[in-house]
Parts: sequence; C-alpha cells; structure tokens
Amino acid sequence: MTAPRLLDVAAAAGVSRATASRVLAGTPRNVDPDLARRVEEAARRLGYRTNHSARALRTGTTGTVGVVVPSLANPYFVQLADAIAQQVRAAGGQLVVSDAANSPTIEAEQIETLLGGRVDGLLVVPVSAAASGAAVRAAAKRAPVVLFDRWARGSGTVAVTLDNAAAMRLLLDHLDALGRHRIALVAADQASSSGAERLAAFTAARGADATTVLLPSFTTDAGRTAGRRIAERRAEVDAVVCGADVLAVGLVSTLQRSAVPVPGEIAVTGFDDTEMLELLDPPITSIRHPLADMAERALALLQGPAADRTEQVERFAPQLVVRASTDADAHA
Amino acid sequence: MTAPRLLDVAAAAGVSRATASRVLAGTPRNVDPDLARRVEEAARRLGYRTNHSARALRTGTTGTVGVVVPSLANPYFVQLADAIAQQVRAAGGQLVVSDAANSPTIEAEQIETLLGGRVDGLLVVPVSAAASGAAVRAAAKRAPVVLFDRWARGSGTVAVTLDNAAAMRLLLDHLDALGRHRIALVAADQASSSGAERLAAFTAARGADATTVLLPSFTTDAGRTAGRRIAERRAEVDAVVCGADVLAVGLVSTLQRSAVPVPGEIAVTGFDDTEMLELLDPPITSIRHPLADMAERALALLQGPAADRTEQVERFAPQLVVRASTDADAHA
DNA sequence: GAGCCGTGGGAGATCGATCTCCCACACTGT
DNA sequence: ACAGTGTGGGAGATCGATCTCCCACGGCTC
Repeated sequence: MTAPRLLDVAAAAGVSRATASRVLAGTPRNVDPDLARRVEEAARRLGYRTNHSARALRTGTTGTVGVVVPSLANPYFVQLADAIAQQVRAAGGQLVVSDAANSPTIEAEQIETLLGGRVDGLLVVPVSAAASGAAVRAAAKRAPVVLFDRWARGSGTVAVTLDNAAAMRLLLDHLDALGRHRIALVAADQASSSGAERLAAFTAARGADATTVLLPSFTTDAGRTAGRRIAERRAEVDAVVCGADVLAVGLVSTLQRSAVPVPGEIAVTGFDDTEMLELLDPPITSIRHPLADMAERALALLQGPAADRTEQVERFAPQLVVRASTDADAHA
Repeated sequence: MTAPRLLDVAAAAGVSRATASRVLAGTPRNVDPDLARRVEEAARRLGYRTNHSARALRTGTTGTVGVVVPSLANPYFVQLADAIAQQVRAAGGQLVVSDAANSPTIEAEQIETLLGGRVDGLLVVPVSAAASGAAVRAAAKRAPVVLFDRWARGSGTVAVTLDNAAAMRLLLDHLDALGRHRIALVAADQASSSGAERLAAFTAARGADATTVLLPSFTTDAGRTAGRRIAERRAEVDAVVCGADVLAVGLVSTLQRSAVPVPGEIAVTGFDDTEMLELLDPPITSIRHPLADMAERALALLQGPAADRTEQVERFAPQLVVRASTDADAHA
C-alpha cells in the first residue's frame, strides 16, 4: 500500500535503480531503447511518481518559483500572479503564491518560509519601498530574488516595474486633450514605490497645489472615502485620476450615489487595467501593464547570472486603455 | 558561501547533530537548557534554516496543504482560498494554491503535480461533477483528499459543501416576501455540482416552466449575455436569481445600460457574497458561505482518519445577506 | 590474435535532517 | 558498596532519487 519507489520500478523492469533513473529523469545518457521501454512500462503499471523531496534534496533544485504579493484581495495582484504562473508553467515549472496581507512583517515571514528550500528563486512585489528592503536583501543573499512591479530601497536586487511616470503622463495628456484641465489625483499607499511614483509624477506635472486626496491603502473602501471628498469639491474638479483600479471602482460608485454624473461632470481613470473595469457602468479608462513581457523578463533575470541582478530598476512601457469613463463627448 | 547545515550548527555548539536536531525541531525530549541555548545561539549566528526537502524526505511529511480551485479569475475562489489559507496558517502549515483554468484536464495535471510529494493532503474544488471524479479518486488513493464547496461523482472521498437547496429557498422566500413572484433564474455551469444543485432547487420550487437562462460558465461576460436576454423579456420578470455573483454583476450592469431599473423594475440576487458586491450600485443581495467553518471542517477531515473520508456530502447552512438590489420599497 | 576504445549498465556514495537504538553517568534505596 | 533506575546525549541507519565512478562487453585496428 505504500507508494512505489524507484527501486520497485527497477526491480519490476529487471534493471538497476541507476538505469531506471536515467530513463525516467531523462538524464543525458544513452540507454538501450528496449530497456527504456521496459522501465517506462513498469513505471506506468506501478503508478510510479518521483518523490519530489528526494529529488530536491539530491539535486538541490525544486523546479518551483515563489511569488509574494501584497494582497490577493486586490484583483490586480491576482492577474499579476496569473501572468507569472503562465510563464512559469510554459517553462515546465511550478509557481507558489504567497499573500503578505499588506504587512512588511508578514511579508518577511513568507519570504523566510519559501526560502527554506522550497523554491529555486523568488519574485517579490514589495509591500513598502522603505520597510521591505531589509528582508529582501537578506533573502537575496541566499537565493535569486527579483522584485516585480515595485521596488524597495536597499533591496540589493533588480526590479522589473512599470514606467509609472510615463503612465501618469499618458493619463494627463489624454484628459487634457479632452478639455479636462481641473484634474484631481486620488493616491493611495505612498509607502509603496508605485504609489509614491504616481503621486510624484502627478505633482511634477500639475504643481504642488493641484487637488490631491491621499489615502492609506489600495482598497475599494478607500476609494469610497475619496468619492465623498471629491463630491464635496465637485465645483473645483472635472476629472479624477486614481492611483489604482480598486480606488476608481469605489470612487465612481460613491460619485454616482451622490448624483455626480460620470463622465458627464467628472471623468475618472483607474490604474492597472483589471478585468472588472469593463463590467462597470461606465467602464473605466485605465493603464495596462505589459505583464506577460514583464514576467518573462523577471524570470529570465531570476534564472540568469547573479551579476545581472544588481540593484536597479527596469521600467516597461505602459499602455493607455480608453473607456467610457473618459468619453470625449460627455464633457459638459 | 554554501548554506549552513545542521552539522555546522552542531559543530559550532559543540554537540552532535542529534542534539541539535532535538533542540531546533522541538522533538519531545528533554535537553539540558544550557546546551539548548548554545544550539539556538549557534543557529542564529550562522543563519541556519532547516532544509525543507531533507526534513520532508525523512519524516514523510511536508507541512503543506494544497488546494486546487477551478479559476482564480472568479473572486469567490480567491476568497475561498484565503479562508483556507488562514486556517492552515493558524495551524502552522502552508497552503499552495493551484488554478485548474476551468478544465478537468488541467485540473488532473495540477492534482498530479501536487501529489508528487509536495503536499500532505489536498483540497479540491472540482471543476465538474462528472469529469473530475476519476482524477480525484486516483489521487485519494495516494494521499488524503477532501472536496470543498463542490462534489464530484465517483470521487471516493468526502465533500464539504454549502446546502445549495436551502440557499435557493432563502432567496426565493425573500423575494416572495417582497411581493416578487415572477422570478427568473440565471444559471451557469451545470457541469459543476453547485450549478446543478442551484438549478435543480429552483426548478423544484418554481416548476419546470419558470423562466431560466442557462449559460456555460460562471463569468461576468456570461452575466452580460443573460442581461440582454432578461431585458428582452422584462415584461415577464420582476426578479432574477443569479447562480453566482459574477453573473449578477454582469447582469445588473447590462440591465442598467438597457434602462431597466434595478431594483425598481427587476430585483437581482447574487450567490457567494464576494466582497465586490458592496461596491456596486446598487449593492447586490447574496448568499454567504460559512467559509471559515467549512475550511476548519475540511482540514479536520483531511488530517483525521481515512475512515471519515468515505464518499458523502456534508452540507453547511447558508446565510442570506440582504442589500439594495432587493430593496423592499423599490417594487413598482 | 592481442590490445584499445567506446558504450551501456551497475554498485555504492551522497544530499541533510531525523529516528532508533544504546551507552554513560548520576542518583536512589537497601 | 552495589544493583537498579532514569535521564541526557551520541553513533549510525534511514528516507528516495541521483551522480560518480568503474566494469563488462563487443567491435576495431594493426
């Protein structure tokens, strides 16, 4: 009743464990085709599965990549993890996803757990630009680590991110072209590099006295709070740029309940282009990340030489996706 | 530069590997407090981490539970995975989540991969009541497997699910009490046990000639298709029960664009009580699963004796969550 | 026909932590 | 003083797959 081992397969096929291993693991070594067939046949008949722990112990490699995201409650990170999973699976590996619950402490624990010999390398979307650096740096000394979508100061490793400044320019230019010039920013989570960069790019473009609403976290609830504040100041504003889709969702919902027409009176944009945006009324204009390209690059860096992982930030070009929330004809 | 091993810690502390292991793994054996301190001190100083593969190989246990869900694109399954993760983590374990991409074939592969010695037990939310059974049965012979949220025929193992019939009765009674009697069902994915049970319960209550819209899958896009069909038949209907929240979201969005007031003309209910429902306008009435209780029970079955895992279905009581989409005063 | 070489296959070591003995030593009671 | 008892600690075996040798054998050259 116990699981069959390689030894059992070898015995059934009348060969040694070494030969059975060569056949089943595909070691680069010629084996008599007839013996190979016998081994494969025996393995199938016995229902043999190679023991992952034993192989990992011997080879020192697990074929698994880990990714730690700030929170799976944010659908953007689900999409992000999925994009990575597809790349990993295409390369014959497996992906393990961990949730840091938006806490640098839990993030450090998750990194610690995964590095206990469970993964060959780690992608991290750091919770905080300041507070995540130390744990990442420590991890990067023990295994390949690449930051994804966000960077962290003092991480000691490379980051594959979006060009947030370019993205902000795309949004502002789009709104300006529509004749919307009184633009407010709803920004959240300045502790993260993406939150901070988006805020900085907005301020750089519109000046420090432009209307901004700062919120602690990227959640829909924060978006609703922002909605109330913007509704109060509706006279000063004809467009709102949100630092994340989840914010835009909460914002639009609250504006509509406050009888502020979107986009009639106020145009709204999101950030991240999560799938849910198309389903809202109105669908929301947003910024799309080239996640597949970013994932491919991040995995290449992870598996490549350590010398390519010096602390620096690689930025990928964003893409503007226009939807009804910034309709050209709606401006009063 | 190579990672420190237990041997190194033992040497640094001046004890044998056995003693070091007893201290660090917490084996039930008294060790001189002074030695224990020396070992822990040495481990900390060297930055020792126990090698997961080696421990797993020796003990035959990984401390990891796997869960295979139909699709992480459906936020309900993200919530479900999260509820399980919390329970697992509280018990000191780790959870690995796999996505079956709504395909029984991929589902079988994921199960196969996870069972290669990576997990101690597996929770599966089967894609299909008919097509998932075989793979689950095979898996259940090799490791503890418990079905979650859905069951599969011929699985050979226990399932922890919601009482879908009771949930449907809660919804129908609620709508009846509001004076809505011309109720339509939007059902999807009859291949899954939950889809089939919800449809069956509706038909049992309202008769086979009640309005039903059948869709292939639980997606928002399917919900929009349903919205168009319902809008065409608006004269025959004053309430729509959706078999999943994602359907309700797409449906409401489409009804509103077709100028059908919700809940003014048509009340709408969802199913699963995902978090996004509160953010819509109107927020949607739904059915809440007692996920924490279900997860706790499922894990207890997973770790308990195999005799408790005979093929049967355990059902948990649903809870009705009333929101504005079935507002009592809105009925024309 | 003797020595070489290339090729396929097997015996045994190995990865690192844990577990099973078994031993040494101190302490107790008679 | 000695046998009995209990307690802490160490040597070596073990988990299962892979890797490193090394051997056997058939074909080759000269």
